[in-house]
Amino acid sequence: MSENAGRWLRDEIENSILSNEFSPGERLDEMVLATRFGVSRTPVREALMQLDAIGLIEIRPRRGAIVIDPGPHRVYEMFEVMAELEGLAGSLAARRLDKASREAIAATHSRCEQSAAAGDSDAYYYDNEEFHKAIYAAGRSEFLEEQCLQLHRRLRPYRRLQLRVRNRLSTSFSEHCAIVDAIFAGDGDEARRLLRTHVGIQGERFSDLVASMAAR
Amino acid sequence: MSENAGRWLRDEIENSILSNEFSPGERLDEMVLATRFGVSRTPVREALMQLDAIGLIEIRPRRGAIVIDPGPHRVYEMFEVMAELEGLAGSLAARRLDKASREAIAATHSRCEQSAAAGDSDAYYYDNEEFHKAIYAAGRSEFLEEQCLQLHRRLRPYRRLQLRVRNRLSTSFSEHCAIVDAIFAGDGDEARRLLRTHVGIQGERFSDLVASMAAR
DNA sequence: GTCAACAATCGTGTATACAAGAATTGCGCT
DNA sequence: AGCGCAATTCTTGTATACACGATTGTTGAC
Repeated sequence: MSENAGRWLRDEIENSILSNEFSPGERLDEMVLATRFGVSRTPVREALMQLDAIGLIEIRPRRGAIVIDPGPHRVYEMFEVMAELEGLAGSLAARRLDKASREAIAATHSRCEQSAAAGDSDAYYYDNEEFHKAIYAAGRSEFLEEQCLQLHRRLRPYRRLQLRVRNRLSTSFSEHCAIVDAIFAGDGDEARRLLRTHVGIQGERFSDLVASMAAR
Repeated sequence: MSENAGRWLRDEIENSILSNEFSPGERLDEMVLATRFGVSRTPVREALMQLDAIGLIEIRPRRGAIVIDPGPHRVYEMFEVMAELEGLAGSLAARRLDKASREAIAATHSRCEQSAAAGDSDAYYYDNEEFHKAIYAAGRSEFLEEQCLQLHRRLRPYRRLQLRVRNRLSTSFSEHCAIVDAIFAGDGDEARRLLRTHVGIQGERFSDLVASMAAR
């Protein structure tokens, strides 16, 4: 447990929400959470306030906290913003690429190649995440990196769903290749464009996501 | 006072920070805030946790909360992201513009024209804000709109500083004109491009900002 | 039988008390 | 006199108690 019960609880509850242990719309009872995690209501409340500020739950005055249910349309909007931010990160990365970032991108990219070749979608899910994080970091904008990481966390479950779609794994990897090429070539505009379409969920990719969401 | 002391305090303290009543780096003593606002420490702590989640303050475990000091470089990074988000909002607005949004943009735009003509930089500051908010709303993406509003709030003090720079007021308004034209013409790419450069603080605009920040 | 009003219960919002870790100050030592 | 260590004090972190509003269940009337 972290040195601070409030922070620890925030992460704990956040993970429970993102891993769908608490269903969207579910009411989070402070007392239940408190006994479950073996603390008093005070740190639980602090954790809930933070999750509310992040946007994962909604606290209705005097009526408790409920897990926010981002419907397909809202998830689409979130991916739309994510695509924009990643595009910016990519374009900055292409312009500012240094040796360390280049190696980080190359390393995570080759790990993606391996898990894609093995058809291991769980491994690819993880490696893909590291690949994108490497790009965020390569942009050399701390604020942008933080924003990307935060939004990435919220979209993580849906990114995972997406990978289960047929052929998505190999398609994703070939898109990665083009992205890496553009960044390494210093072509910021191209990197931006490629990342936007890679991350965005236009057309059938959106239908796939909706289908996956409905399937749960 | 809002029905909820925690929310109320959050807004209250947030305003105090943004209006520079609490200086960056300053330590926020829970007991002092509690007595000042006539409440106990509990709601104060809840407000502080939320401000920490938003990124306005930093709570160091067992060492209290301090107001975050975004140096010029970080402010630049924040404007960079803001420019990207506003660009997206503008491009969506151009594509999805409906009657109500069109009227809202036209109305706020003409109010900007009046205050710009009058050389009233305080009035322009307010009208300009409404103009940009009209564009966020016209994008018809609730999530994007929320993100834009949140970042806008954090950058508000700096936007104000910028307007004090010589000629900035009329330059800003003529940029607005071009933006409105692009959006009304349905030219999403152009609206995006114009908004990016309008909001971003490249080159001398950045130096101006740094100078203004240092002047305080 | 259904609807409405009232009462009881449950859960949140706030205050206060207590515990534990940092900061600070004073004392002793070199 | 300066530095280091220790004790005290101050502040944060957590628990608990109390108050108020919301929800729900029951009873009575139409």
